[in-house]
Amino acid sequence: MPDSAAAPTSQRILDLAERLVQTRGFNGFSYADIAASLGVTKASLHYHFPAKAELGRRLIGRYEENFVAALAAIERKVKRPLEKLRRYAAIYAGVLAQDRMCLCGMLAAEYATLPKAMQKELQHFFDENERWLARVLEEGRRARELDFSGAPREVARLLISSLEGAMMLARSHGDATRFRAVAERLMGDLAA
Amino acid sequence: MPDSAAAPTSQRILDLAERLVQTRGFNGFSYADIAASLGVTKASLHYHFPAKAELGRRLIGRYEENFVAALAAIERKVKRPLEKLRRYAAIYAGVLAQDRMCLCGMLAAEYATLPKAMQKELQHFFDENERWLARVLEEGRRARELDFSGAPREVARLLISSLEGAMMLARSHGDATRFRAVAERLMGDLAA
DNA sequence: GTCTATAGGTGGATAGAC
DNA sequence: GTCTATCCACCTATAGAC
Repeated sequence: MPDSAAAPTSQRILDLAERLVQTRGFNGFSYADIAASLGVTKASLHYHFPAKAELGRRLIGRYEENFVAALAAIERKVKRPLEKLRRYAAIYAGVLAQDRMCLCGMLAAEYATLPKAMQKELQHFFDENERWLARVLEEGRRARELDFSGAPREVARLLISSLEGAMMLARSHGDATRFRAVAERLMGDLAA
Repeated sequence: MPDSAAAPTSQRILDLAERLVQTRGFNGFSYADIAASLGVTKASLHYHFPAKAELGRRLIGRYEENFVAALAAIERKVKRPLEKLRRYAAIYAGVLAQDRMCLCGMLAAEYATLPKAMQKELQHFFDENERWLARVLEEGRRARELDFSGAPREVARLLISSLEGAMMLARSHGDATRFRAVAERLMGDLAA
């Protein structure tokens, strides 16, 4: 999903806003920033997204759609549970490689300041991630390819927490290798 | 360190600003917020902290001092490495119990928007944490009380990432038990 | 769909009286 | 050390012409 210059304005707005949230946070950019970058006026942005809260809500929705599609692609291409987990971590690594934080991880930090509608969408994103991971974990344990104690849902939460946290710290240290090291250690700990 | 109403103004400012950063982020509060809560004017705040960047720098410095003191207290009270790690995680749990995020974890998310001076102080905080954890891990492995592969410094980074991430997600789900579950799992994975 | 113009508010910050 | 008063830049958002 590159920000093609020929794309409809509403999509160019979303693409740019997405990057801004991922790098600076929802409270770290303004309509003026987007307008200047796209060469349009603020008023024009308000035509497409009347309120910033609405823009934020749509950003989460689109991000989640793309994420779900990526998870489905993993399911199609890969059979082994451990490899599915590696690909899951690779999604995060790909985002970090663009010097971005996970959109929803960033928003989780700003949670208390977000409009209610955005808070709700955020929860949904993480729930979806948890459910997918828990299913893969369960499947892997059954197949004796993965080994862990306790509920799959709890391991799923550990994975999400650790990957999001590692992404955040790798970004602030300007050192993506930190993320990879954490991700590989997590996967290694799960291999049977 | 409760925000005693009788404390000097500069300390009351720091106490309140700290809580605001931990709950709303550095870009999520203003001098006006503090002024209103303390019953003073914005001009008075600027007397104590001429610029917000300076206030932010001092916040990190004080937070780090307190953190270092807490780590020293652990060393005094506890001998077993695994128990030291548990107490380390308990510091995080204590912060979360006040419905706050780790000050520096919050700032790490906002990293790209922070003044350079704050960015530097932030790195120092995490480096200090890493060094302390790495030493405890090394000590524990030598004593055969802890078991892990690879460099202690890398495990230290995993612990910090995971605890910060778990804190962030627990807060946005309004569910502190999520944090405890992650913390206990991390400790369990390290026990020999 | 995009523009000009502007409203109404808040941001951080300063001057100068007390 | 705290106040009043004020500056100016920026914020989100709207009205109305093209």
